[in-house]
Amino acid sequence: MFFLKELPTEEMVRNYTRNYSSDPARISETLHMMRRASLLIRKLEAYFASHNLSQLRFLILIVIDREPDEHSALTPQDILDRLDVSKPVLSRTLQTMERDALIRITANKKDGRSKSVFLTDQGRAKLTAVLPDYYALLVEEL
Amino acid sequence: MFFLKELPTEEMVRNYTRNYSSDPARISETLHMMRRASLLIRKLEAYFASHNLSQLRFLILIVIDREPDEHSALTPQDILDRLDVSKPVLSRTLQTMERDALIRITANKKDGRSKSVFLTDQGRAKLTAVLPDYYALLVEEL
DNA sequence: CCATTTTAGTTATCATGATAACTTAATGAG
DNA sequence: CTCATTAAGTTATCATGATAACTAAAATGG
Repeated sequence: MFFLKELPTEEMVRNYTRNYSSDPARISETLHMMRRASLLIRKLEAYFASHNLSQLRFLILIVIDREPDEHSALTPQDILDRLDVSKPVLSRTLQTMERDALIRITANKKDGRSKSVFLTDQGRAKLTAVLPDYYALLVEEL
Repeated sequence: MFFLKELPTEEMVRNYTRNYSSDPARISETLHMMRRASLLIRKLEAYFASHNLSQLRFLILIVIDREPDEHSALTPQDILDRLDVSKPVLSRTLQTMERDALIRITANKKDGRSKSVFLTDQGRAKLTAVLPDYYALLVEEL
């Protein structure tokens, strides 16, 4: 995360970078973007935590729910293809989400190495419950 | 972190939010910003890790170095005032940074509860070594 | 001035990210 | 076919974020 409260002024960036011929205005803009994003991500994480979710849990619910067929499943590998997260993190997160009854995991008929991940009714309900305020937080910010 | 690879289209956001009368364009823009920031933060973390640093370690070096007086010190509380990070995380990070000889920590003469945190020459050198490519990463991105 | 409250920092514990090394199943080259 | 390689998940371990509960010193106020 990026949690510097007082970002350097463009002047300071110019000083720091004098010898490297870069673009202070662009650097400043990027620093502001990162600070804004970090604070928002923290707000969202707090919001998700209050619903026994996390960013990642939420995104997993989203990508499964997004599938065209009703009650369709994704494999963990499918989920990895859609989310930029490491395999072990996904593995662990799926285990705790199953424990919390947000998803159901079954063996995959076609491939003995793989699994199928389904949303439970609770998982779907959680997503519905959480979305309005999620979008509200995204808008309220700026 | 926010690591959804395919962000929802504005159309999809509109669908999700139909009943909550929010602003799909704004939501889309914020989602893109968050994804961009997350990827950049991850890149920066990898870069810092390759120098035995982290975002937080780097920012601690920065805020001490930024002080007007040469070789001046900040208290941990001063650092907390400048960074949005929790006290225990700072405490632990300062301990490992001292172990790695990036900073020196002494008792505070004026206040028995407090400490003084100084950059070591190594700490200052590390900062100098790391800054050019740090700014390069900020610019290269977009 | 002494007792209470506030402030500074630490410790313990947990969540969530990563990489490395592992198991097991599928694939594919000979 | 069979052996080597590739692919899918898991386990172990570590880093970095958080909160709660703690110790000790300073400030306050009666």
